[in-house]
Amino acid sequence: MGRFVRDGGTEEHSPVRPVYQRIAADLRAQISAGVLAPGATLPSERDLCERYGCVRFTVRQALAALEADDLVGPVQGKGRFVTSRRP
Amino acid sequence: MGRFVRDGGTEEHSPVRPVYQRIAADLRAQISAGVLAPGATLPSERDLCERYGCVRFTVRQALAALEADDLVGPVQGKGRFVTSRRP
Amino acid sequence: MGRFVRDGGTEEHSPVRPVYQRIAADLRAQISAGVLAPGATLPSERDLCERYGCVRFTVRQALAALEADDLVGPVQGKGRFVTSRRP
Amino acid sequence: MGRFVRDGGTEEHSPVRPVYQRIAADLRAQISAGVLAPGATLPSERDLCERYGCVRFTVRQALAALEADDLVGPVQGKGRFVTSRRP
DNA sequence: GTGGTCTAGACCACC
DNA sequence: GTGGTCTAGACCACA
Repeated sequence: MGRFVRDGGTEEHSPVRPVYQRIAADLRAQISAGVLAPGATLPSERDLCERYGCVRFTVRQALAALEADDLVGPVQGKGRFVTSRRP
Repeated sequence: MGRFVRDGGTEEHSPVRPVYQRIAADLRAQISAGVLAPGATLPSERDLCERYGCVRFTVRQALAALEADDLVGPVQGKGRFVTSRRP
Repeated sequence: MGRFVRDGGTEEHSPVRPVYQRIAADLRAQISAGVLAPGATLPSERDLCERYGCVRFTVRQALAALEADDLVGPVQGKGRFVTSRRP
Repeated sequence: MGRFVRDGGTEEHSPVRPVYQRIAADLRAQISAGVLAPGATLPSERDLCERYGCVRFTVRQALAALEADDLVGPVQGKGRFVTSRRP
């Protein structure tokens, strides 16, 4: 048991894209696909932590990337929302 | 001092055997002896640098040797651990 | 001794601007003033930690703000540099 | 104890005395008794939530009371500590 | 409950 | 040495 792999895959030596980029890409895809429609609330940071099996810091790195692209926006005390207008 | 062999009593590091091998051997011994038991956390790279009076690159050479033998394994953000299973 | 203030000032209840914003403003000022000229190397993240008495994460938040404004840029394994061209 | 008051044997929380006061009194007692010695770390807000079966807001009300009396003090990112000096 | 700030470390990739 | 990624928490402001 208990080896020291990170993502438990079967591949030998992947390029190891950072976890936060993988999360960002995943969310980006959901937004593109309309699973997360404009105006929709994203799962909370803590939910995303559980879903992706990482800590809040890593999730926030992913969300920061989406915010930089203006795909989502935060609202203090309420959550994050998919941006309505598309540039 | 120094006759033919130079494993020297008190000098800090022999000029022949690479420092990283000496560090690796030292850690290997501690694992064999159970000082570092399976599952135990190794000292951090920086701790080992201080302890052995060398730079990180050298320490990492030593650790790479132990990893190649699957004696220890790294976990991102947490540290290095003595491998549980024995091959 | 040892009370629980954060910035050791004498004020009663300041608005408490986040530490990273204070650091960012400080560096921004040095760049504007030419103390840090275009092409210059910034102090390392770890140096800035000591200088401002905080951890790396906080320093990186400040640096991220400057990078967002394209005032500085990172180079893997070398350091951060003040951007040459001014927009 | 309990003469006029009804601190009730087994029920979870009295309907009269606010929960936050009960928590504050409990922590105050632990500090007086030295269970929580000067300089000691208090349990985290979330731990106290679990321990007392209430939400964070309530725990924070209790902690605010202790802070007002300068019995404990918060340190960003580290926790709350029992104040060293006694007024 | 939410997101925002912060501590105190770790290992990783690269020079 | 540098910056890059990550862990595992904490308290803070706001609703």
